[in-house]
Amino acid sequence: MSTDQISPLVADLHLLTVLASTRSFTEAARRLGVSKASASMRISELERSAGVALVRRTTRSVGLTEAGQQMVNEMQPAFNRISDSFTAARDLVGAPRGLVRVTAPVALGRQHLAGSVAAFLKKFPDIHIELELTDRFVNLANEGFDLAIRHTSAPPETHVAWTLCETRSVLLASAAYLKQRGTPVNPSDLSGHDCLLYLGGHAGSWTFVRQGKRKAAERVGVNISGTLKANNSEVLRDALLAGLGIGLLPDFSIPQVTGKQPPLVQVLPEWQVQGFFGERIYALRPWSPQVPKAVACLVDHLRTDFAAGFMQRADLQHG
Amino acid sequence: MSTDQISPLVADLHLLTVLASTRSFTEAARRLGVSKASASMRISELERSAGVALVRRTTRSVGLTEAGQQMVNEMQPAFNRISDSFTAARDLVGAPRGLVRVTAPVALGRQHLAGSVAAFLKKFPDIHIELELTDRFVNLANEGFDLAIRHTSAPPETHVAWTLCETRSVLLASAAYLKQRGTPVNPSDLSGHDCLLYLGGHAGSWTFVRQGKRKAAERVGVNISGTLKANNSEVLRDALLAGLGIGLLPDFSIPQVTGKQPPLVQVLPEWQVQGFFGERIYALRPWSPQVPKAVACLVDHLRTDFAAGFMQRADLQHG
DNA sequence: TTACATTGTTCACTATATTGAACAATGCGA
DNA sequence: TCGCATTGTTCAATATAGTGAACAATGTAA
Repeated sequence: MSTDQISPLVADLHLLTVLASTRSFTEAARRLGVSKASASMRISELERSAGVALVRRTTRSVGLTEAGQQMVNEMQPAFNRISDSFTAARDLVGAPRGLVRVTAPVALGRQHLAGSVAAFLKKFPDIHIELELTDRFVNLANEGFDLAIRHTSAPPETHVAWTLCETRSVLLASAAYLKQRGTPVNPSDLSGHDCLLYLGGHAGSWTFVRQGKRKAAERVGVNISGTLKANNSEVLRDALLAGLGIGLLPDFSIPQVTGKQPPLVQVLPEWQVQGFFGERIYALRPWSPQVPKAVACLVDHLRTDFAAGFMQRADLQHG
Repeated sequence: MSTDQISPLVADLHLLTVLASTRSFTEAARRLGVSKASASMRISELERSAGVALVRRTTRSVGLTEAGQQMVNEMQPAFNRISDSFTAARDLVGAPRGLVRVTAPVALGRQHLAGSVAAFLKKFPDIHIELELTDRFVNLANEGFDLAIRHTSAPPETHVAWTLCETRSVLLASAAYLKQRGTPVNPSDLSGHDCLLYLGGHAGSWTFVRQGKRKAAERVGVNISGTLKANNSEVLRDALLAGLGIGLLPDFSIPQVTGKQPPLVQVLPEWQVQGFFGERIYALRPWSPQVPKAVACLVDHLRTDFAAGFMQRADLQHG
């Protein structure tokens, strides 16, 4: 049949594809910017038009019927293509514009992204940004994100990744703690200290590397223990500030130097800790034939901002 | 970007593709079943959202800008796929349903299609049919037709064709005319007669073929002339009935036998006229991965109806 | 288990989009 | 060349779709 007949339904068909991703009327409605009441009624109307049950509802969870799943599988690439074509045409002229939905880790987002994004929005008033902070690794395509900021050692192969900046993990403690418990001079000294652990990493041991004056690098593994484990780097930072122990922080999470004496001191400064918190901050985006101009602009801005903004990372007192 | 943002626009984008086919707001609106006012405002809104001029308007004619044309080129297959997917899902269950838009020649449509379609609609109450009669050869895909009935010698290669029935062209005249002017016994006798010509065919000469008793077929070309030329077979039929001369009619256009003496008499019955009015009636549809059930049902119905309905073609008096 | 939080649906109300007629612009034919 | 028919746009009136709160159903956590 000609495509004419689906014209009043095509928006509802797109809603169905989003519903297939979210498996939730509430979330699908939120992503499309309509009320869940509207989403519910439109899907019902679509099923009436199709004469087939497309969605299996159990009042609490949503699944697709076989017919619905097949429709979505065939229509999803088509809608992607339509969307790409539209944004491509829009990007041909004028200033970059449009909505960019970004997901980022909570701590990184609050400490650096928020300010950088605010500055960006002033430069490009026609770009709107939705910044969702979560430490969950969301599926970009399924959940409708255009960009993800990730702090990890290796970006997933299925996405396109820009490197925003390199990061290091730094061993820190408060001056007060060190004064009370003593300052370690060798990695092995850590076994007598309270160490703050990041949940989810390879907790229990840290591997230290020292680039010696001579050729061979020195490598020492240390088993550690402590009173606090957390999966949030801000909690760890606060614990460090409170003098609860010695802990690793990614360099971008180190509290800024204030007017007074910096409260945190680097421990074992000539040693590096391996494979922690990843080595880089990436900007990831789901694959598409071409990068929307708004996304490209945002990434450009973040790259320069992150590269410049971390210059002060070294500004801490060596213990 | 994610497809979420185009959701409120996707119906308008589809309207744009239809507008690209029709090159007319009025026609595009008619095909989509909305007012031209709505079509105009929606396209304007789409251009505002895109920030690009998509349509070049000259108040009287409509063309696409480069950006608009590129968008349509990329989106058209996507919408086709969406449409196919939807009708396929719908066809999986239940009785055939949906709208089938059919174009057919005026005469053939009035004389045979109308009645057959009426009977079909009674059998399948969930199928709606739009029957547009025109002698213009419309572009099925561009003008949004699902089926075309054509009377031609060779269907275009770009479409899928079913053969509905074979046809012959028969040389006829009214009994009154023959009584007054005499009955030709050889093709060459026609040069002294008034012959009614179909405009657009290879007017000016007819080629007669007679399958002789012996092996070789006899072939005679005759130059003809007459007082009336028309591009409508019904006009020719009426002229024949009025006794204006001798003319060719496709067999399905021969007036039905009534209670009284048949008004038209076949002339030179043992001769066939070559290559006129085509040899078959075809049902054509634009290519698509699968045939919608409603279209398949209609074609089935027409095939049986046309095969059966023409049995009475031979019912005319031989001169 | 029981209580709670969250989901999808419903319904009266509201806002948005659609409509049809009027109008100016324009291509076509005489 | 001029008139006519038809096109696309505009605007007030209208109908359609959307909204948000209330509700029943259901998965989850204590």
